[in-house]
Amino acid sequence: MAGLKDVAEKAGCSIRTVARALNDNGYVHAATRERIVRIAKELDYRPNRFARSLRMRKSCELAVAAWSTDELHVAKVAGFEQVARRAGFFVSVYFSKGPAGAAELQGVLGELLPHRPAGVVFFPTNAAVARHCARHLGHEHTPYLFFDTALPGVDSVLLDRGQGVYESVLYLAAKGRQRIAYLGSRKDANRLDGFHRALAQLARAPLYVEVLHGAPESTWAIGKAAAKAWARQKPRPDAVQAYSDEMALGFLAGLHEIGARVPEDVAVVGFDDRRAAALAWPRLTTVAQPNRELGMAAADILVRKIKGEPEPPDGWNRTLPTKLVVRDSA
Amino acid sequence: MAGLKDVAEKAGCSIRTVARALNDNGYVHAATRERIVRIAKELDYRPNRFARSLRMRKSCELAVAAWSTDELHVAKVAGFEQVARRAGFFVSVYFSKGPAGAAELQGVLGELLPHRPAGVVFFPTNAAVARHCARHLGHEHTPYLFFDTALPGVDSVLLDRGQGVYESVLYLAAKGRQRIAYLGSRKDANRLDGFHRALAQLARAPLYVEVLHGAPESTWAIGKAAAKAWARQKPRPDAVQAYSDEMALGFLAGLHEIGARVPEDVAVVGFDDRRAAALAWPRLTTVAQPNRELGMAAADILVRKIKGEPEPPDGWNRTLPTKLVVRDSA
DNA sequence: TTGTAAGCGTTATCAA
DNA sequence: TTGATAACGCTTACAA
Repeated sequence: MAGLKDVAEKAGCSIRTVARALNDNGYVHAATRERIVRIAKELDYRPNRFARSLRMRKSCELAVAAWSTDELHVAKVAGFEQVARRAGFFVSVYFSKGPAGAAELQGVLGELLPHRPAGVVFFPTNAAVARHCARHLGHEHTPYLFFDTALPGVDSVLLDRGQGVYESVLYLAAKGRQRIAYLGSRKDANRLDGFHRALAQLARAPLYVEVLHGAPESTWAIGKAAAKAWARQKPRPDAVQAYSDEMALGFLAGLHEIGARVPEDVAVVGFDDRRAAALAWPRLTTVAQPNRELGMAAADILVRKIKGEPEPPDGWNRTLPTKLVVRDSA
Repeated sequence: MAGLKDVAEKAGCSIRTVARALNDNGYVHAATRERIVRIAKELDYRPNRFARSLRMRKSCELAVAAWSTDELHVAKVAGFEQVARRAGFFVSVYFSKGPAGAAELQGVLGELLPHRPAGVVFFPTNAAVARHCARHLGHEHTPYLFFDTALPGVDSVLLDRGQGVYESVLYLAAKGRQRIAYLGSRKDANRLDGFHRALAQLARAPLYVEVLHGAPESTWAIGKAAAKAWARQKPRPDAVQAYSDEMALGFLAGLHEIGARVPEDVAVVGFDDRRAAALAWPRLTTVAQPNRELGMAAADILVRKIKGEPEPPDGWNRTLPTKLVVRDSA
C-alpha cells in the first residue's frame, strides 16, 4: 500500500504530477501518465481517504439510521447500500433502537454527526423526532432524507400502500369473492383508502373484521383472536385483506384452529410480503412493498442532494407503488 | 461545529492547551480546563475524525462483509454494531452478494480495503475464499475475524449447533416421543452429532425422514415433499428434528395438506428460530442460535485484536451454544 | 503548566 | 506540461 510520494519517487517526478495523472485532471504528457499509472499499480497505490476528506472537506460516508433489524427495513438498507456504493460512498448503519423523543434524539445526533457523514437517511420515527431531525440537519447543511415519512417540510421516499390494497380487492372480486372485509386498525388511512376506492368502484359496501380492543401482545395475537370474530360474523366475509402479514398469519392460525379452510371458506391476503408469508400454510398471498427499490431511490436522491443538484420543481419526494403477490391463500 | 482553533481563540490560549484539556492528557490548570470545556460546549466543538485518523494513522471504522440480508446474519451484525459503537467504532456494512471464488474476492477486497477499516468481519464463504481473506488481511496487518467458519488458521466465532439438537431430542424423549427422526441432509456433521449423541444416551437407534434427491427449488419444498415420505414410513416417526426452520415449515405445510395433526401425530422441531417460526401454525418449537450474542462476541474480540492485545493461549476463537425454544409444535 | 512547530497524505494555488 | 508550496485540523516531540 503506497502513497503519492512513493509513486512520485519511483516515477521520478513530483507528487503533483502523479496526482494529476491519477485523478485525471489537468494536462499530463501521455507517456508520463502511462508510466505513472503503471507504477501506481505496481506499488499498489491507494489514496488515503482521510487526507482526501480532510483536504476536500467532505466525507464519502453515508449514515443510515435504521433503528431496527426488521427485514422490511433491512431490505431498504440493502438497496440503499447498493447504489450508494456504486456512487463511491460507503454506508454505516445504526441498528440500535431509535430515539423516542426530541431529547433522546439530541444524543443520537450528537453521536452520529461527529463522524461527519456526507448524508444521512432516517427511518420513520414519530413526527416530532422527524421534524427535529430535519431542522437540525438543515441547520448543519448535512443532506438528509427520510424513509416512508409523509410530513410537510421533510424530504422522503414514500410508499403508496393504497395501490396494492386496491389491486388486491379487485383481484379478490374477480375471483368471485362477494364479501370482502378489512382486518386491522381503522386508523391506517393509506391502506384503507385503497380498500374503499376499490369497493366504491365495485359498488359494494366495505366490511370489517372486528379486532381486539385494549393492548394485545402482538399483531399476530390480534389476528388469531380475530378469527373467532370472523366466525361469528353473519354473513361471514369470504375474503379478508389484513393490515400486515403478521396479522394475516395470526388470522390463518386462528382459522386453522377452528377448522376453517383457506382459501375455500375465506381468502386471506396479507401486507408486506415478509419471508414468513412464503413459508406459511397455505402460502400467503400478500401485498408487497418494493423495499429494495425504495432504498435505491433514496440513495439516488441523497447522492443528488450531496452533489448539490437543484431541487426539482415538485420536490425531492418520490412515491413507489405496492403490488399484489399471488400465492395460495387467495 | 467548531475546531480546536476556534476554541483556542475564544479561550485565549494555544490549541495545544485546548487539546490537552479536551483529550485529558498532560497537565492543565483546573480553572483553564474548566473554561475550555465550557467554551468547547458553547461552540459545539467536534473533533475532525479525518484529521485525527490521518495523523494517528488509524481509522475508527469496522467493516462487516455480510454478503446477505438474511435475518440470521443481520441479527449478528446488529449485535456486532452495538458493542462496536460502544467501543468508539462505527460499522459499515456490505450486503451485496459475496464472492464465489478467490478471483472475485480480489475485487471485493480491493473495494473494501481502500477505506482502511480498523478491522473487518466476514460471514461464512467457502473455504478457499476464507483462507484467501485470512492470508490477504494478515499480510496487510488488518485485524479480522470470521463468523461461523471453522477452519484451521482462521479466527472465528462459532456456534455449537449440536448442543441445541441434543437438548431438543432429550426434550422430545421426555415428552414421551418414541421414534425421533432427523429431517435434512446427512452431511451436516454439527447438528447430527448432537442428534446421535442424544440418541446414544437414550440407547435408541437414529431414524431419518427421507429427503428429495436432485436439486429441489427450496428447503421449504424439500420439507413439504418430505411429509409424504414421512406418511409412508412404518412405523412412522412421532417426532422430527428438522435441519432448518424453512424445512420444518415446509414439512408442516405438507403435514397439514395430508391432514396429519401437529403435535398429536408428530412433533416438529425447527432450527434457527427465524421470525417465521413464531408466526407459523402451530407456533414452531425450534433450536435458536444466539445470533446477537455471537455478533457481540465478535466485536469484543475484534476490538481486542485492534488494541493489540496478545492472542489468548487457546486462540481467539469462541464458541456459543444453541438452545431449544419451546412453542406449540413439539 | 503552557506554547511552538513539525508532520500525517492529500488537493489547490500559482508560478515556471 | 510540470513543480514548489500552502493549506486541511489534528497529535506529539520538544522547548519554555
